[in-house]
Amino acid sequence: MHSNPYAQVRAEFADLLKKAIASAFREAKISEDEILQTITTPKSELGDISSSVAFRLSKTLKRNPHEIAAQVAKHIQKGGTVAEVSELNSYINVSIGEKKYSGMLLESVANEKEGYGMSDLGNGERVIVEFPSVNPNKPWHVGHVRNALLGTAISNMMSFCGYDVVRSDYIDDLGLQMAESLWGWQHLSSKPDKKLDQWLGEQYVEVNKEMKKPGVEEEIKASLKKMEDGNSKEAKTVREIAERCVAAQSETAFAYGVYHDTMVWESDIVRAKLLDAALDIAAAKGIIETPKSGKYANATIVRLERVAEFAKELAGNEEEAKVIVRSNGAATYVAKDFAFHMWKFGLISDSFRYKKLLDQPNGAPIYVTAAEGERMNFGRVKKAINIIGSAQKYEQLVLKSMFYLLGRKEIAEGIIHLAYGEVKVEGGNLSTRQGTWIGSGRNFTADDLLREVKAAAYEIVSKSEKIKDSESFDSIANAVALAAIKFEFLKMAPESAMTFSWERALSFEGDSGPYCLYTYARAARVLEKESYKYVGKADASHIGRGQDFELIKMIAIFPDIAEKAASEHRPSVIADYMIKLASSFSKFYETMPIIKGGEAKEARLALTYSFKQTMGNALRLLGIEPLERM
RNA sequence: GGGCGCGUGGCGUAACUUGGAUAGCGCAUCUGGCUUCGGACCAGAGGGUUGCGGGUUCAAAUCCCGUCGCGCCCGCCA
Repeated sequence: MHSNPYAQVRAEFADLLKKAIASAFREAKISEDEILQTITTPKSELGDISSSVAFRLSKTLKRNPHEIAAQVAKHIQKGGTVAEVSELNSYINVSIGEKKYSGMLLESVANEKEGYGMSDLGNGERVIVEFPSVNPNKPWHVGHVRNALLGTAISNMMSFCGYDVVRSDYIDDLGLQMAESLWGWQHLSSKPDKKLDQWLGEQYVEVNKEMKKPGVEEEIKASLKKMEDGNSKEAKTVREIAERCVAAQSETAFAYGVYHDTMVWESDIVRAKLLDAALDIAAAKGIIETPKSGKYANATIVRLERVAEFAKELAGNEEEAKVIVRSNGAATYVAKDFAFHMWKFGLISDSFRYKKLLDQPNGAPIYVTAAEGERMNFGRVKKAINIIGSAQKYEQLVLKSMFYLLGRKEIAEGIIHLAYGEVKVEGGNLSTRQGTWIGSGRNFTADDLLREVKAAAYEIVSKSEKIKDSESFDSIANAVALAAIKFEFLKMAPESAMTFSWERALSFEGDSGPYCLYTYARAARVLEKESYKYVGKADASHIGRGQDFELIKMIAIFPDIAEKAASEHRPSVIADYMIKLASSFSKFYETMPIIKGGEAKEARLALTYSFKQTMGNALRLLGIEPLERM
């Protein structure tokens, strides 16, 4: 079991409140759950933990809240960790016995270490997280960075909270964009002179210009059709280009610390006949139909009016149906995604074959779907989190609705579209087609972003007096740069659109990743100077009522923060907490000498150790590696 | 025509799901702090009718209705 001292105290307070309410007002009716909901942590001048329960009770008791709060406060039995009870503005405020609570907390952190903050929220349930699914003919741009970082952080958070997480990447190697790249390969050039993803991305922009010339688009459409036959020459060439591009993109992914367990290729979904199986089931259940005449003649469609009861957003659309399979027999993206989700939730038998692609730099292997190979089990999940931009809400809604129509409500509800806001750049939208990701001097690509930020970090690191050996400049600058980028992308709410700015990306001050790293490194150095080792029991008798206890309280809420972040799929909850934690440590550090703390030295070292451990755990949730020195 | 998201000091944002005490933080501006554990820091100042108008409530940035502005989506493109 994971310990959570804050939750213990909150439960204790709730219990005391319940008893006090019962003895002060016999007629009061309020559940323990309702009481728990009224409990918050107020500003420290007011108390350590507080309840607004009197406001709730005032309705049923028909008395003013101030009077109720005063009465309840009077009836609270002090003891345990509850040291003082007071009433102010109808709130019941409690101060906690700081020494007892601090002892509990320091011990918990020291015992659990990397596990401090973990929970069993997920109960071992399997969840598949899909990201960033970049088309295999271009480099990652800053929008893909946001996607990949969100996916990584959410995976980490879910895993930390007891889910069995499968990190999956979807490679769309059958789309129009691949046919375009094939055309470029055949007609423009097949001799890359730079990193292949970058080169293909640039060529793709050229192909889009060429497409305006007569006949070109027809040629591309024709080869798209040929690609769908897995044995064609076109299919083989495309797969080869795509595989080489994915290898190049993986260099970027690894540089960012983005890893996967499995990579599913769209052509393998078709090859493994998942599509046929999925459509058979859908047809048998009558959720799709193929009209013989009219607007949708010979296409396979889902009628939107049928799903309107499950997704009211789809009612009143201009189109009355969503095409699943085109009249020429080509499946749309929704069809493949539907089949893929049938597979994810184990509704169709798993006919995928996998081969090991490589061992990633983190040591874990990545398995890709392939024509031949072994069977594995990455599916049969309870939850599927799809990290996809908000622009695709409509398709994701149709997808969900199809499962409602199948009568599988639990699956529909288990499909979670994490609709993150699109990333724009100062000039406007990022378009791979039009090439707006290409800048002057530096592109809005993941590679250039990291290179630029690292260069800026190197400037600062190389001037640091704290780092003696110049050989470590590079790796430290790299780590600082990654921390800066990751924090910058993850600190804001996922659903809000963001405008990428070089100025902000290159800043290492304020609410930033480097600030969090910095406080961690500071703590590390203090502990290192004292060769600090936790010795089994924390002596908290010299924790007082100053910034030391403020820091204790901040560390104590980490398990709750981690749970909230995981259950809401919001890494920004962690980032927000990290700033508060770092700031709290800085205040403690400024106001209370640690090594020269006299009698309080041991307790403060233990506190510094707990801070470092907690900050380290939080950093890792966002995919940021802590640094002992910077 | 329908739908979704967003709107918070000059700029970037948090809190909104679950209403609660003086709307939190960063950048920028101004002031102060290193012979003392790491100044990528800390302390302090100024700057807000939370787009606007109603409503619900003891209590609204938060919930409801309306309205305006910005972005996105509703293709046999992906």
